[in-house]
Amino acid sequence: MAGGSREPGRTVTSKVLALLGAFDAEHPQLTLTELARRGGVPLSTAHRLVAELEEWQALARGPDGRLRVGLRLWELGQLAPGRLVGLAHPWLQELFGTTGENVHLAIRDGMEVLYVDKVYGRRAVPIVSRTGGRLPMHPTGVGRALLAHEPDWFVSSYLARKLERPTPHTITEPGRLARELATVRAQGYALTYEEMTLGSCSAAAPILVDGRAVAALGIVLSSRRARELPRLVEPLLHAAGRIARALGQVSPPASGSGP
Amino acid sequence: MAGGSREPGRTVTSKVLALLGAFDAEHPQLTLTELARRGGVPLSTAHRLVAELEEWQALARGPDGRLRVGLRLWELGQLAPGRLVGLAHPWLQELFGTTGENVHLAIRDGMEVLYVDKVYGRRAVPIVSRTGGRLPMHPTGVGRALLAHEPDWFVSSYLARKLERPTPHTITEPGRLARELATVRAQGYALTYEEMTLGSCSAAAPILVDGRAVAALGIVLSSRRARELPRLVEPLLHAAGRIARALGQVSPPASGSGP
DNA sequence: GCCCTCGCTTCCACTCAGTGGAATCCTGGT
DNA sequence: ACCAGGATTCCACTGAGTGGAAGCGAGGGC
Repeated sequence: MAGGSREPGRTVTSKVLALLGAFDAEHPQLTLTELARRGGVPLSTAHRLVAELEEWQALARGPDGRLRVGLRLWELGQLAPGRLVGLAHPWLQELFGTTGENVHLAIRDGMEVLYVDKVYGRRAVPIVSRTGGRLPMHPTGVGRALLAHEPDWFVSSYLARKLERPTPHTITEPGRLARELATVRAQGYALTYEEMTLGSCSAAAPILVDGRAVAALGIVLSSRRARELPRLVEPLLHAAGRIARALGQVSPPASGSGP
Repeated sequence: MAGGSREPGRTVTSKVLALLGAFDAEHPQLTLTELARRGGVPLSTAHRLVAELEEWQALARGPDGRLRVGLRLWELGQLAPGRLVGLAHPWLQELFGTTGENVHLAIRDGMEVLYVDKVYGRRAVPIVSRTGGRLPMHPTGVGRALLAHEPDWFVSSYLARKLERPTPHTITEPGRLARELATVRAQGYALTYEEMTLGSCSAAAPILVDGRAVAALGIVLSSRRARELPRLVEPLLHAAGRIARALGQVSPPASGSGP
């Protein structure tokens, strides 16, 4: 920008965004120096920009003086959700009520699943998912359910990449995975056993609107209780169906625009 | 800034933030022109900045081409919550489970309450609160509970202003309100009847950590069923107490840093 | 006590990124 | 065909933004 910029062509906005982007699940709070380094912004520049962001409450300082995402940004984020979460939540709630298990809702974003809502009680098992968190598609129930309903070209390009293998039980062989997806498509739901996290298994169903999987509803429980999974499939499918129906009503179909 | 800026002293960052700030609950989606106008930014400048924000997914376009808050910003916002929501949620869930009523959690921000979490089922009554929404303190249960535990100087300056009056039942006379707050402090919870919305009433309890009300837990129901309110106070207080205890454990006290 | 490290804050002369009014291009309504 | 409203594109001017360097301050080792 103006001034003796060493890296011409870099816009102010890009720096602001780089600073914001420096925060993630593993780094929810940072010192100014860390923030500047992670954002690739010179310290003095970061200092100036951060001051402005802080004033607006886009960023805030924790009790220890470290920087974290501010309230105002959280508030702003709450405006993003489209109809999906609002319509689906009561059904997640109901499913939680009848099963007592961790229930969550996810959408696809790029080649990952993004968890957009979650209902959990006190006996919450290991944190497998987090609202706002991302996980790969193939080892998760919801991811599998979504992937099964993507067009062929998408699935092929998904399988063509090197697939992560978070546990020894994760299926990564393209052939086997493809067969698995066919099963999911045929039976209407996906089951996974310790493919993402040792100690937990899941069932998930796609939410189909006009044949497109706009989201997936999933239920997770401790793998010690894996035998109970099949019992949960019926209520799961029921809830997924009701959400799909609710989304199908009124106005332009769901649209991937927001959670 | 650089160039023929008509309004010297305005930073790029301030413009970016003004654009983001143009979105609110009443205006969750805007055309570029509206956005520019609301943000007080010249159209051509807004056009350029928005393009960059859109690329980063800070903003996104709905199916109709209008702009809305983007996924990335929502995701970022999810990093803001401190320990409060995570620790409290299971208890909201439990309270919802035992009562079946709308339950929500709010903190104070400035002179308003900010709703940071909410659990509701299918028979959700009129939308009194919204996660990420703000309401005045005096006519809401949670607001009343929080206000009652603020220091005197804060309460005085709160009462000194002209108080909104969303319904005919809203108490706005400073004297009466002050007495009401004393009662709340004495009995440990607040009750309101149709003070914020006609047709609904609420009970709320502060979450006290080291004598400071860091948040408030509230329950809302249709005023037709107002007689059931007293029955709900005990479980409400129980849940609030458990949340307070959970927050009291470990490390620096709650801190107002985030929801 | 002294020195060193590491992070934060302030300073300032240079300059190109950012500016915004105006012209142009769409799009949809009549 | 014409018009209105919004979205794009253009471009010459210039002060906002830049970032290296120096100063400050808290903690920790010796």
